Amino acid sequence: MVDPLKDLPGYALRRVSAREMAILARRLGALGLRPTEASVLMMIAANPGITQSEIGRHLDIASANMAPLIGKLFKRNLMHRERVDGRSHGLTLTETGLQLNERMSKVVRQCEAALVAKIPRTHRKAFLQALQAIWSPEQD
Amino acid sequence: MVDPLKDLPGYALRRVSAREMAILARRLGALGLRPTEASVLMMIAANPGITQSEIGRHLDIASANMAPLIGKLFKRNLMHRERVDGRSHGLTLTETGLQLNERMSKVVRQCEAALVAKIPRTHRKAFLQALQAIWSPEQD
DNA sequence: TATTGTTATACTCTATAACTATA
DNA sequence: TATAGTTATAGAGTATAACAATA
Repeated sequence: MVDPLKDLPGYALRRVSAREMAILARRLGALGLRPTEASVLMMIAANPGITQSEIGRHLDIASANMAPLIGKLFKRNLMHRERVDGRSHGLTLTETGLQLNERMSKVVRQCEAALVAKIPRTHRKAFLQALQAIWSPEQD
Repeated sequence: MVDPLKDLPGYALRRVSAREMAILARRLGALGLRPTEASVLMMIAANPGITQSEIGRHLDIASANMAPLIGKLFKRNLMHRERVDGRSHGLTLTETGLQLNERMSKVVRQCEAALVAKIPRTHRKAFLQALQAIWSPEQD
């Protein structure tokens, strides 16, 4: 069978990303978290008092999608909100949130390590730099 | 702001893939196609007579999702089906399908070229090889 | 028994529009 | 006017379960 997609880097990028995400999603599922929720928890853990809109801008999540996402984590008592001004609340993880963040971060690190381990040692640095290069320009 | 995700290759992979897919989706939208549909058309164009299940296995699309996908393309008269056995049909592009495939392939090649152009020349080969290395193992 | 194709359904992520309240 | 947050809704991709027809 002829495979016209095999040598398209963009297609390979898509397939590889989808599979790694599926692996991460399954592992995080054991903690009741989805990848997006995990990334939000990590942002709050690293930046106590950060607002919903700041997280959204940084992770490129639309504010309309941040609302239910934060709401769900809030209901699980993973964070508390403190009024910053009339419009926004600063978010900080609760003790429960911090504990979950620890366990979740461990899972994330394991998945990341497994990913890197698949790359031939000599190509790792170039791979990461290439990703950063594609990522950086906020164009298009 | 502290960014705990910046140095995670898996996260970078996800973000980069999402953006490149969004760019491709927008460009293909002008042709009334979505990325998944385009990949299916390319598979049929390169392998006339291929069956739905063969495409699904190759592109990792579940058969339950192939059905409506193929049905939609069929209704647009982009392909015709010829009975292979009682269960499956061989798919071949119509003249309309071939013409659309030509225009679509041009868009895909342009997007792929734009992606590669973002990668520092010295890292391109390693990047592609790394992607193939991550991709190859069908393991978890 | 296994495979092909199908329908129905649900979940995740994303996208847009419209709205309130605040700056 | 612009920003923060919310609600409702829709689309795309993916996933599972169940089924009929065929091998």
